[in-house]
Amino acid sequence: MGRWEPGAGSRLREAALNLYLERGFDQTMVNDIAERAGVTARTFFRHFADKREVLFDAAAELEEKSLAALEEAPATASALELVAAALDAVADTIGHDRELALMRHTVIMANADLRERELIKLAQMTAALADGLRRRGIGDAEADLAAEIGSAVYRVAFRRWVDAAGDLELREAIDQSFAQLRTLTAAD
Amino acid sequence: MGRWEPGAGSRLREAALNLYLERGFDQTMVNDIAERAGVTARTFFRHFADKREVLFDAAAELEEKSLAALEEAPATASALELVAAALDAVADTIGHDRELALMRHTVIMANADLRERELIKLAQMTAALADGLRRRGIGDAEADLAAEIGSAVYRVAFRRWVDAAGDLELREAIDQSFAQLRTLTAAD
DNA sequence: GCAGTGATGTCAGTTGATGACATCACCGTA
DNA sequence: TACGGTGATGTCATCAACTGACATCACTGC
Repeated sequence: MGRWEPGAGSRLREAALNLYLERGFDQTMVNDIAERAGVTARTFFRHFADKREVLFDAAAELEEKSLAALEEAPATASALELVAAALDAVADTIGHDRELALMRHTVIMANADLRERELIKLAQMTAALADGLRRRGIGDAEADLAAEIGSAVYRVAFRRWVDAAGDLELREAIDQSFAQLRTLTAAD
Repeated sequence: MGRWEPGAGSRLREAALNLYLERGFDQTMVNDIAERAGVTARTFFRHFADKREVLFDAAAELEEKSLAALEEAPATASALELVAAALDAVADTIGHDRELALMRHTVIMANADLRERELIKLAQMTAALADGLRRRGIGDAEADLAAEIGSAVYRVAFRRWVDAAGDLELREAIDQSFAQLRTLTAAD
């Protein structure tokens, strides 16, 4: 596994995030990112499929962990309890670094192309979650609906978490959103 | 308003859809589309912001009509009734040409970039719907939730409509999805 | 040492997208 | 009729994202 300086992928990720923050996504050339990371543009595209993916390739790990949490949940868990377990796994993975999440979120919200990529990643996560629920024996339609609900809960919770001054944990925000969901559905 | 042959935008739209169907989105060059429409590539980009947008610019009209339906709904309508009215307006606009919808859907599902664009268009519609609900006096949180529910219902209904052999109207599919939603939420 | 392997560099090329400017068809008006 | 204004289009040049082909370098195991 020979190379010049190890960790090119991490350096590219960090350089990209910082440059996107400093001057904006459109104003950042792939050449700039590569230069700051000490590699060439060609190498950037060997690590990331495109200029956007550098912000999103961590999603694979997230999906992996949330699906693992699904498998480990007790056999008696209901569909929504399974979803909650998956979301807790997500919170454990990214919840410890609000600063990073905030930077990433700021960059993504500032650019339409990045928002597109964010949406499709979330949609992929939702589909994977629904599949995981089916593997746990949840019925087809119920799995789809529960996964969509989980996606909505996560969206709301994440937004509250990054908007909060820092006195709210991501996991707490998820719990709160779930509670609000129960209130709303009970009220109708 | 002088020009060579009128309706360049429509010709480009039709040429693009057909070429995307015939040989795929990636294998279709903007030059090919422009040539088939009898214009130059530069003109394509004057009509459409990018190569994907040619399939999505009708969304603006859709949003307009659904918001108009919101305004016209009776003052006594509940949040979900307002959402249903908006979705019915959508069905009235695109529901008459299942063939076109199917072609468009086939092309979009075959390409990741197009799926991304589809998702952000739907997200924009959802946000606009939530805003419309707020203008109708619906509370903030309730408006967001109702709009998201409407979005989910539409997704499911549309898929059923294009999957059906043709013996199901889009409007009927939407009604069915709403009914199922009520069943599910009542069951819990 | 020395061959093998994998990550990187180099280079050329394609395609999407945009700015600047010229040109053409039409429209109203003197 | 002639003429100037307006808007859509063409032409040209250019940038930047991305890709394929091939060379090269550093490390590994023998």
